[in-house]
Amino acid sequence: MQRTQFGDMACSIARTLDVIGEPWSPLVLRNIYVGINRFDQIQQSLGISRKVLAERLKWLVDNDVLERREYNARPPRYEYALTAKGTDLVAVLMVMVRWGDRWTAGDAGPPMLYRHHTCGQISHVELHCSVCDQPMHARNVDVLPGPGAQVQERA
Amino acid sequence: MQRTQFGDMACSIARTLDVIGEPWSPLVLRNIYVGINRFDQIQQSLGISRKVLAERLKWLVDNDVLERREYNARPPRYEYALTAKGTDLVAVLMVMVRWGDRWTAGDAGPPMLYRHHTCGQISHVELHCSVCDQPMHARNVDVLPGPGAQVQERA
DNA sequence: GTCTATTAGTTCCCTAAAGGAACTGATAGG
DNA sequence: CCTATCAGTTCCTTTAGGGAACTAATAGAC
Repeated sequence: MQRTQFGDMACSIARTLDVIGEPWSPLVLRNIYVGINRFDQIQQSLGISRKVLAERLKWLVDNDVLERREYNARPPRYEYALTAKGTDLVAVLMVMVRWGDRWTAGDAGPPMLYRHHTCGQISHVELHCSVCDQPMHARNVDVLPGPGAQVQERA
Repeated sequence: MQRTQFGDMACSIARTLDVIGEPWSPLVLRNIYVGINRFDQIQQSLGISRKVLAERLKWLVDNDVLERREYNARPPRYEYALTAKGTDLVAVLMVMVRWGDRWTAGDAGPPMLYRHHTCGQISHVELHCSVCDQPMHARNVDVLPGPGAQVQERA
């Protein structure tokens, strides 16, 4: 099918989706985050088509989310690692985990747990305001146009 | 194309993607969140195909993320609203906005600004630990298997 | 020195999903 | 009666995902 490109929209959600909105991309990132970072490992872990995996990895590397590096020269072998930009995307994954745990996990409970280094406890993420540190959520904010609100055509 | 269903995986990211991972779904939710909540409004605002929009809305209603309600009986007219489950998804959108603002907005600055009701300031979300309230991020947590870690086949 | 295994992809065909335009149904207003 | 509005549905074309087979580079086994 054809697919509309989101990258040119004046919307940070659309631009983020342009980078990781394709099917499988968030799951690929998750795997690399937890150390499953070689082609065959990722492919087997997810059951993703090799063709699609190759496309996703190339896109994510081209968009500076992943770094491809040689871990063995002869024969040439590569693994993938999160860049700073990619590591910051894990925040999106953590909030998706929180939502999935709350609304889809059912009686079995969450498939994964997260232990916070700072306090050592099993916990989950909450969203707070960067200014006042109080909780921030959908019903707690007003949305206003910002400086980049004009629709810009890409060069 | 065929597409692998993520809903059966023992992974909260996959399950969340099963609900809002299709192309356009997060943007549809965003629009409804900001009050663009009727079929033609959404279609024109996003430039999405009417066919795909109808499919997405039906899916989101069937998955309890949106509620479809009649706002006019004769002729029959409908609008969409976030359920509690859908309102909670806005957290994912807010973190995507934060990432997009930081990594894709460029010199123009963010397209949208968010004012926090509690403090009245323009701000953005940060992720904190639900137990100790300190910042929580990719390099700050350990991932452990949880009670729902077994792969379950759906009934 | 050939045979097999491993890793990281690429190539091919098939099917299903997205785009887009036209069409439908219900009704109000001019 | 004619047109407009809203909320979709239908139909056709294009393209992306699934899956299996294949390639390249090399190490180690026999």
